[in-house]
Amino acid sequence: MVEISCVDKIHGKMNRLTKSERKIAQYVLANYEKVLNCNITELAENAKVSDASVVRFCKTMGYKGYQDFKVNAAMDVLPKDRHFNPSLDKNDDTETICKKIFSSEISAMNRTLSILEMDQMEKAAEALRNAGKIVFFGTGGSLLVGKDAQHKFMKIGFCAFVYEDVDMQMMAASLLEEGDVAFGISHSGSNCHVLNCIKAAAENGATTIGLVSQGKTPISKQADISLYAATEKTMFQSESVSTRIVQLAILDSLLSILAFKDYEASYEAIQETRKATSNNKY
Amino acid sequence: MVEISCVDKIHGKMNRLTKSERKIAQYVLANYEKVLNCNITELAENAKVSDASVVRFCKTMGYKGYQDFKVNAAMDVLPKDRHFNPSLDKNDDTETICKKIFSSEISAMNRTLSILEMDQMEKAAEALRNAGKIVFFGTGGSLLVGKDAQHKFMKIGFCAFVYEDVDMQMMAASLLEEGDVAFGISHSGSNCHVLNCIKAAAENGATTIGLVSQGKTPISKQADISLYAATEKTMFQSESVSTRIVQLAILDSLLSILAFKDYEASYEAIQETRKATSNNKY
DNA sequence: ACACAAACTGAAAAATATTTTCAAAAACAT
DNA sequence: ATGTTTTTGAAAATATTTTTCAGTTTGTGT
Repeated sequence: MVEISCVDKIHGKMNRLTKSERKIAQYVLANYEKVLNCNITELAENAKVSDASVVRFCKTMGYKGYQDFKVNAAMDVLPKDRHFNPSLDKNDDTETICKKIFSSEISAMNRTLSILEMDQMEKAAEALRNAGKIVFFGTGGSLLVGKDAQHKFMKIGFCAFVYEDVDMQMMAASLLEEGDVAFGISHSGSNCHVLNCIKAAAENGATTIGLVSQGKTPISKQADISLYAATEKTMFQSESVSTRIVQLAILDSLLSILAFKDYEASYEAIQETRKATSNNKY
Repeated sequence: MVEISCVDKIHGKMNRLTKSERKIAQYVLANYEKVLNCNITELAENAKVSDASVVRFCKTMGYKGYQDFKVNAAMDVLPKDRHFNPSLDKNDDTETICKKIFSSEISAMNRTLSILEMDQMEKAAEALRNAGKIVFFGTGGSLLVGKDAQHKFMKIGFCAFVYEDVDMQMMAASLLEEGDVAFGISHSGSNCHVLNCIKAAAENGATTIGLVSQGKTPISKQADISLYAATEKTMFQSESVSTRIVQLAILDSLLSILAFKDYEASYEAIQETRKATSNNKY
């Protein structure tokens, strides 16, 4: 079911409208949110037409009547607010910058969820759950995602590994065996260190999982299981600031799936690991 | 302007509602989209109360009347699936778990944005911009946030430092001077290592910034500038999985503010640092 | 347990809002 | 210019929402 937004409907029919219907259309587009607080008479007055014309307008637009129109118009409001151009502008003030950054990241999260392939998530969870060893591979920002994953996996009792040094990563990959999992993370999907590690792991019979942000990439082609993160271009039209966050969200989800497959054990592990760091508290 | 979503309002007031108001609340939450196509009488019938009670319910929720309620309710609709209870349940399937995790994190992002104090952000940005040295402090998960921040700050040409070892962190803190910035990160706001570092830095005249997730905490009390992240409880009602993501979003925003204060320089720095890692590509 | 007060609720009345009807006005074709 | 079609707004008809008010329930103090 493809829902056409109210604004799009109005624009689409604009040139087939009668004179007074067009007055209404223009007023509505120009005062979108204000209209939501108007009753039919107020809207008619503001648009300088009669109540009857407003009703006709609503029906022309395909709604049952004025109320139906208003409810449907309201449903477009938030996305509209969110659809503002998220690219930063030199003149943006602090608040605007923050809103844009948060919006972009939220948008990236939503789009990631919509493209997330559940069968791949399930396969990944199953592989991780039964894994002998789990090793994360990545460099730069993706290394940090790997470290975060390791941290969280440990919290629920999984022994995961991650190495900073690319040589160490390669060595670790070469020591993996059947039943182990190599988890490669790369925004571009074409980081050669990660790719080599994944390849080495695969040669040794380990299951490989790739987490990338772009479509078909060397890493996603090579990996047994592929997960994709959606991104938003913002800063300088450059590599997204949102990548990290979306990748973390995917790993959080994976983690939760795992935790809930072995609820009791995970619960205990969380309690244990929390106790272990609790004397850090002031 | 803090916009509270209609669903949140209902949840928030749920236990202060009268019996028939609660009936309505429950019906509305359970049949959210359906309600938008109901007039007041239909809703009253479905919820098994009188029309009058529905009006009272709308007013209790802070709306002018039924129409106002419906329009505002409609405004929440498109971010679909945001309305279900985000706590995970043993019987949730993979897709549901993913949706819940993403929703919780998005919700945490939204709430963080709404509580973010812009004057603190500006002060933080100004301090960082003029800083001689910038050092991030944190342990466990927060250390990773610090590392991520360091990584991103370097990308736009800022020299930031972060140390894994708590002794090193303490040493670094003791070497800070006036004009430097100590940036402490701690979910609980009471990590003693971070607190000690912040204190030491302050004693030496450095500006201190605290990024925490809970209200007034030892760290936020000590720090010159405090930033707060909202969180969502999900997994095992335990420490939130969303913390990391929200903290990153705050740092992304801070980074963007900085980048846009010195647009040209940042742009160049990004190009330079990107070139530096580009031969990693396959 | 009982009496009283306060709060809550629904039926019906009152107030509003929406939709339809219909005749006049405008636009259009011939 | 004239007749036809379409569009329009005023007013009537209908539907919806809100308020009022009296009966009922709930809670409190004795």
